[in-house]
Amino acid sequence: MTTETAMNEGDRDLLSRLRFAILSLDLVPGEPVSERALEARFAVSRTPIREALFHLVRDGLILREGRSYVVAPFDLAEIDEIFAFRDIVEPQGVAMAARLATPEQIAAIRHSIDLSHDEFTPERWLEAGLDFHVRCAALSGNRCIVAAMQDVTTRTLRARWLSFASEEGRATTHREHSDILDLIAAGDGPAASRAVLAHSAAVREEVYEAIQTARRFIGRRGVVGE
Amino acid sequence: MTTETAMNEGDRDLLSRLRFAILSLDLVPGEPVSERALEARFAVSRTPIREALFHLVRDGLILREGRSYVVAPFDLAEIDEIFAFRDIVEPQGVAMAARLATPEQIAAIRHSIDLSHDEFTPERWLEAGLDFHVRCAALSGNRCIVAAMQDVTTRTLRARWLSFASEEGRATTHREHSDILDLIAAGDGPAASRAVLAHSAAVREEVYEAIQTARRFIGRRGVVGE
DNA sequence: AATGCCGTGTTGGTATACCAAAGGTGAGGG
DNA sequence: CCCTCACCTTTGGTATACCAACACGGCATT
Repeated sequence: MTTETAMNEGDRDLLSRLRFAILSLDLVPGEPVSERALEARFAVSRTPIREALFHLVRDGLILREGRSYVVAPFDLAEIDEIFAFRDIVEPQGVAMAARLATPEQIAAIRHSIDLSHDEFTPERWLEAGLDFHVRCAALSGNRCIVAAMQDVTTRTLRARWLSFASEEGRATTHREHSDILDLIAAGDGPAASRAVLAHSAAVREEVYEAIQTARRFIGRRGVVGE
Repeated sequence: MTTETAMNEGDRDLLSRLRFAILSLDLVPGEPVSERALEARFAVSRTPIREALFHLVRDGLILREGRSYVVAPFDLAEIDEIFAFRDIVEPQGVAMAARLATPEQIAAIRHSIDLSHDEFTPERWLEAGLDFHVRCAALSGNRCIVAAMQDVTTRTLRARWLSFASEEGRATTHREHSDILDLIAAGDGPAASRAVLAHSAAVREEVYEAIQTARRFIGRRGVVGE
């Protein structure tokens, strides 16, 4: 018997399945994992397992300790650092975006966030919420900024997953995203930067609360830092 | 017969060997590579080859095109983006470093750059020159900044490798590094930030010249962007 | 009873065999 | 002469077998 969700998991690729198992806390933060256990669990051979693990290590969801693998614990200090870093990069990114973005690009992003807000599913909402920041960063035309934002968003992925907000919270997020988009569209870089900083602070708050709430569900090993 | 350098290359690990083959233009920018060719060339099986390729893709030295691998061409546009990104992150990094660094940490870095300057070998100089920026970033205490600087420096690795400067250029670099360190040690964040920006601009110039010079050695496929 | 040593099992690391798909090449027809 | 189609080679993707190192546990010795 597997502990996966009811949906047919064979449809997605291994990396997504493994990631989902971590995000849903099916693989416990702080616990060791072995290639062979995963091989058995996901019914694929070690080669693709290794590849997926490599990606997950890169994304910070899996840690390497010596030769063995550990599901990354929630690291409060790391989250602070992530948000501090984000607050350096993203304002610059949207400022550049405000100079460069075309109405079509803006419209495409707006359509995407509206869609995910109107037809809500947790997966879709999460994906779109993270995608928003990456796509805004992409408007800067700088691939490094995009990569950095991608990294930042994936590293907060799990915390956001266990947070995902109330109806009210979602509405707030959607409005903040929409406002940022307006300011970019208006070409007002400084205001867009400020809006991004404010939004980031709000999200950080949410993430912190979510982890504090989840603290009792996951063992002592599941949260480190601070 | 291999085309490797005379030194015994079996001593280093595969990733380093492969990276060196790319940096030394032994693997031509823009040319396709295959796992099996590398397997034969380096006398290891495809499994570690795949792993090394994965790292190199991550570092931007190898590109994936469809299912196949290509040695990344020099991308002038990407280099612009890298330096633009660096100019966002590094000044903030050293400003934070100026607030946090201890004299011991400063001394350790100073010792390192002095050493590489006094006992010059190309490899050592290159490694130390890149390491300097990463170690300064580390003084910020923010792992994201460190990771970003690491990424930035590895992505300019090849261009710097084919540049590596005249005796005079090296002296200049060493002095600039030393100055930055002084300013961090003095706790003068704003000045350190300015010094970093100036240094970055100088390095960018060097890198550009190096690529223009190398342009005729590498085929049309070897340089893209702009 | 405590401790040190040896054996066994589990782990990641590597080599290799097999597969399916993509691309190139040559032969045959228009 | 050119275009097309089929076949074959080469490629990355996957499964698996083997190896060496490490860890744990039990047994013997002090």
